[in-house]
Amino acid sequence: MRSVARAAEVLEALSKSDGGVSVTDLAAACGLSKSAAFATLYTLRQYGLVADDGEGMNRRYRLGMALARLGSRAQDQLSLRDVARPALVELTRQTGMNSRLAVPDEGQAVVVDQVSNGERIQVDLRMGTRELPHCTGLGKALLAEMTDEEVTALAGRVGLPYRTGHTITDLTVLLAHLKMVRELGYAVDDEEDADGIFCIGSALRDHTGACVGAISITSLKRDLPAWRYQELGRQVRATAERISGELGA
Amino acid sequence: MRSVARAAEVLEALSKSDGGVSVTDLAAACGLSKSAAFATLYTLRQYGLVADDGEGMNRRYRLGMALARLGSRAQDQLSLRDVARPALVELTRQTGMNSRLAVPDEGQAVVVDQVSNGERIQVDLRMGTRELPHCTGLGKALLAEMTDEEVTALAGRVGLPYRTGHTITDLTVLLAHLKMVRELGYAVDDEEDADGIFCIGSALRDHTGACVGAISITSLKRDLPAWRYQELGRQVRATAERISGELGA
DNA sequence: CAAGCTGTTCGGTTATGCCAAACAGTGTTC
DNA sequence: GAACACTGTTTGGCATAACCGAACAGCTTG
Repeated sequence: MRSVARAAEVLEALSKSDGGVSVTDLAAACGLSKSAAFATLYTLRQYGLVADDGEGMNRRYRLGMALARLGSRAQDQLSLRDVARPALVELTRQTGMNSRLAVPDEGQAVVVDQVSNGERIQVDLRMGTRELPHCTGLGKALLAEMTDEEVTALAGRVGLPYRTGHTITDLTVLLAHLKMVRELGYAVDDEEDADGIFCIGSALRDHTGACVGAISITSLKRDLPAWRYQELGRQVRATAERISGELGA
Repeated sequence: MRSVARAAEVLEALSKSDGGVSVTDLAAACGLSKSAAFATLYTLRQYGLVADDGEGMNRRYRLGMALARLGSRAQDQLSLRDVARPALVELTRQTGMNSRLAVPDEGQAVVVDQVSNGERIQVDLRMGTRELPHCTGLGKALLAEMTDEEVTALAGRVGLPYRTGHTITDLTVLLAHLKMVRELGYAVDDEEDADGIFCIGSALRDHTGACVGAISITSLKRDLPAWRYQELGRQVRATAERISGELGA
């Protein structure tokens, strides 16, 4: 469905630019002819998906009111929690560990959902908890989605506070660690935030690749063989990828 | 651009339904074949504009994450205030009166922008002011966009408080008055809210016809011939229609 | 005043999106 | 348990509709 695809690209292009785009620029940005770009904009305008400033000449196009409306409906329909929950339940069933869902907020990870494994002894699982970026599975999964510059800036603002003997408190070490997280697709927190607790997190992305959250499994530390850790990591990553897929990839 | 138009209709249809729609239902709702509906959904899904629950059978489609993102960008780009402001400035220039912009909030009109005419003696123009629905130009313009049932329900909740000798305090009279407002396309408040002040308001609509706000001109009451009032009303209505057009019609 | 921009319109050709019907699964029913 | 009814998905062929290039109309620039 070529023209629909191009229309979607037009919307993407419009969203990237501030304060409107001309037909000519848009055609260039999307790699299609002026007339095609014009026709696409014309149709989208009829449905309120794009708007223009009405100027006769040098008319500039923006995203339309209908998108704001559809967007708010989309958020209602597709709250991250609803999408992720079945996958979290499944992940807890597979691993026997507590699963959690978090969204990024100013560098920290805010826990917005959790599925308990039902064990008597529990780690703190209260909703709304804010996890530190540099020493938790969720936090590191989110950090790994940022560039080194962004991580450095964030560390400059909030520091890398000491939590346990395993906490990474050196920026250079952290950056190297995040590089590995990116390669593996999951982040391991081995008693870095609290003694006796370990955790594996992986990031959630929407179809553009932008990070929208992270999931993790958490449990009291047990002595497991190395290959078992890797298997758990792969499971978390696979679940994260599945959720990401359902977010529209 | 037929397929783009249909894609827009698909999105509209998806937004209307809660909790997802099947391909078959969607095809019926939009009046196109199953295969066309499927192809459209498939393309939109690639761009994250729609999402599905991943079930093999009885798969249900919803609005996607990308729409939420685009929608928030749209709100940034197209805040009502920015669109309306130039028109308000022009309206004040044309009429010599104070222009105001309001959005509906629980039946009341909340003033979100104003352009003063620079006169020494001024009516209250503070931003964020809440105007009563039944006795102000802004309020009545918004009321006229509601059905009689909705107006009746609202009046039942908040009543029709007395303000001046001209205030409409009877529901039947108000409904008849609103009928006239709908025909004219603008609402006149002739000293109904405060003695010595009159006001003309008109509603703003987006491309679907849904009411998103209202504009008005306000001034100290002067003795003007009847035809002059009508001319002012037409000017306000025309300005409102122009703004509505720029909102994506 | 013409040259260089805009946004918009117009034909002609091609490919693309449409429909209808067939296919492949799942749940239901007798 | 097998035929059925119902999903979502795939395919083929035809006609339309969407692309491009070029020409047009306004406006600012040199």
